[in-house]
Amino acid sequence: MVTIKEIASQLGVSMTTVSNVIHGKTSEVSPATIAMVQKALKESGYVPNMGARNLAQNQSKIIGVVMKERKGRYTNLLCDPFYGELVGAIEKIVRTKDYYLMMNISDNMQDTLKNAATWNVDGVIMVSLDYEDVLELRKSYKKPMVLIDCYNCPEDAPEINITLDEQKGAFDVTEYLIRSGHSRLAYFAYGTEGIAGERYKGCVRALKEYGLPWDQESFPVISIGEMGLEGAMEAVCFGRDAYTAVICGSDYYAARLINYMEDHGIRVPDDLSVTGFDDNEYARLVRPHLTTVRQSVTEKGMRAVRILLDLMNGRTYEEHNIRLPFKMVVRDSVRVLR
Amino acid sequence: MVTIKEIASQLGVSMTTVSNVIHGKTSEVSPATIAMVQKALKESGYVPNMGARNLAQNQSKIIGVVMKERKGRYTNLLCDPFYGELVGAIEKIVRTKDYYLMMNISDNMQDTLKNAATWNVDGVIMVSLDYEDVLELRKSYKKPMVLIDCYNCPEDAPEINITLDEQKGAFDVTEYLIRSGHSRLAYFAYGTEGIAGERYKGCVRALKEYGLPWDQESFPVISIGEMGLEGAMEAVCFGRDAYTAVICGSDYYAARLINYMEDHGIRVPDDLSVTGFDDNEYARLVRPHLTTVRQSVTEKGMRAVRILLDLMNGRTYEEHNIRLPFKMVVRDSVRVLR
DNA sequence: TTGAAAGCGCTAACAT
DNA sequence: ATGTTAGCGCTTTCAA
Repeated sequence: MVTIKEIASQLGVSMTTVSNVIHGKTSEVSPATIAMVQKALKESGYVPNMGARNLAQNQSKIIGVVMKERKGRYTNLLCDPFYGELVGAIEKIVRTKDYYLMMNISDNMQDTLKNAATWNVDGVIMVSLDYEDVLELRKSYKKPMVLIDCYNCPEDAPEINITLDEQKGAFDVTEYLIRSGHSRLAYFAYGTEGIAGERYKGCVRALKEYGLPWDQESFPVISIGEMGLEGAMEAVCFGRDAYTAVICGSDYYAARLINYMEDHGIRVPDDLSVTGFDDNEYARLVRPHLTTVRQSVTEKGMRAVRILLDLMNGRTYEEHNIRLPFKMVVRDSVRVLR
Repeated sequence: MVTIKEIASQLGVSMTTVSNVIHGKTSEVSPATIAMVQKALKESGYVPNMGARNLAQNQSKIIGVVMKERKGRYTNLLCDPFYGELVGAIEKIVRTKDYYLMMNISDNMQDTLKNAATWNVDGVIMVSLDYEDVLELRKSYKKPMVLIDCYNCPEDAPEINITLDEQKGAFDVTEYLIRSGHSRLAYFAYGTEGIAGERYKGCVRALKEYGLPWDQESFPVISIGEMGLEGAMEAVCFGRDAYTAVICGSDYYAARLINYMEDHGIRVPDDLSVTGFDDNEYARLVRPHLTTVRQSVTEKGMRAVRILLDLMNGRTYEEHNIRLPFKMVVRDSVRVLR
């Protein structure tokens, strides 16, 4: 690894000069010197040492992506198509902006904090975290931060939170179901916390608005977190006389459920209607194709990075609640009863 | 951010002492001092500054994962379930070993190299790269390196290459098809380069062994890279009188193909049999469920990290070609003709 | 237009 | 058992 010092002495100039042309601070360097240094830089294959640069400048060029490990849902977080696409999208744009990405998957905010501090991370994107966790990090981490899909996040929080209008999405699905003649519904999701909880609230709102009962009896929650996926799917089938449609918290669960039902002789949508959420690959692959709510995960990631970079450059945003658009996608998994 | 220096002066001891207890080099420190320093460390919330540490020790605690952007297959690389699971698995184990992960997705080896150099990455895992690219990196990158699914990699290469016996897997699938009474087959994949090429060779070997013709006419390759996915799927349907089974290069393509065929009134496996490769989520979700070849992606990732860490600790390996086991999984997408 | 030198936080060789 | 010091590679202030 050739260093600035070496290049400088080899060229008989000072380190300052070399450093200056590297950083394009050429206003005070003679053209001849610039050319000479640039040539040497190129020929020697000079590459800056980030450790040293960070030390001297007290900034790292690293953007952290903080995610929380979800117990026993997938083999690992990135197997979840949402996180896969999101991290991929973030990585891509971070790279084009000449920053570096450091993932942090952990359910311990202290670890996360340590990580951010130890690497002197310049900015952080927090994904699908409870606002409690954000607050905890905030206590010690003072640099820019953008949230994606943060829940329990107060409207007037100082952080920017990029979300979908989850409630509205779920409301629309529910409304669509009701208008299609379904009046007895069930909710199938990991639980009623976080995003899944937001969606649940949206469903309930629609039920209320249409004057339908929405108590746990009339609109049962089948919780994967409590029963396990297999158990929950079994429960759906077992209780299916009580409803004509199942609203799923994600496409993945919807796809799994449809498969399970097909395996057990229950036809979708003839015997039972099913809806999803996300509109990812699963929605299009499962048969019947899923009626679901589309969001652009890539867009979410890109927006987050752009805003974070802006923040890091000192820009401020008026609006802290950024709601990305969604779109109901009607396919074949819902039976129209009227 | 509190520094060692601050703690030292506050406690009235030297920096060395503090550094020593941080690193557990306590053999030459009095118990009282140890306790005192540890207390101060904890109370002040001391966190090491990686930039400084790296600079002083000339090592970064960073492990790089190098992947090559695939043009136009997925929205981004991590959407591919193989990469998602792999990176997730690698991240997980890297973290437990107190290392940090830096992803590098690029199709430019010069960038990759620059990246590794600039961060002084301690070791690198290269995924699904052509051996040409490995060689290029190798010219300048001298630290430990482990390959995953590297193709064109000579048996006696100095690098450790973790693979599946792709050829054997494809051979087994083909053999299974032949034994099930299929004699006219087709190959549906991105192309015949890299992994897909290895698999293709395995198919051909089986064909040969069973005395069946294997020229392009008798065993057509339907190339997604050339025709695009839609076009290729159309081509499969169009030419389907020429074969009774289609071997797909991956579960994803198999799932997409099956869907496409269902949409066009072709039944699987009655009208046409289909096989996949990987046994990921898609294989179990698609209907009919896919007959495919299972590999453990998580195992691949974990092995790579463990070996890399060993290498970094100076251990050497005799065997450079590590073939992970695979397993044919027979489900419902192949019709048994006899 | 160019250069010298201090210092970022940490480690390690070498005193004491 | 503890402390001093040089130096890792780079940036930046200040001087020339």
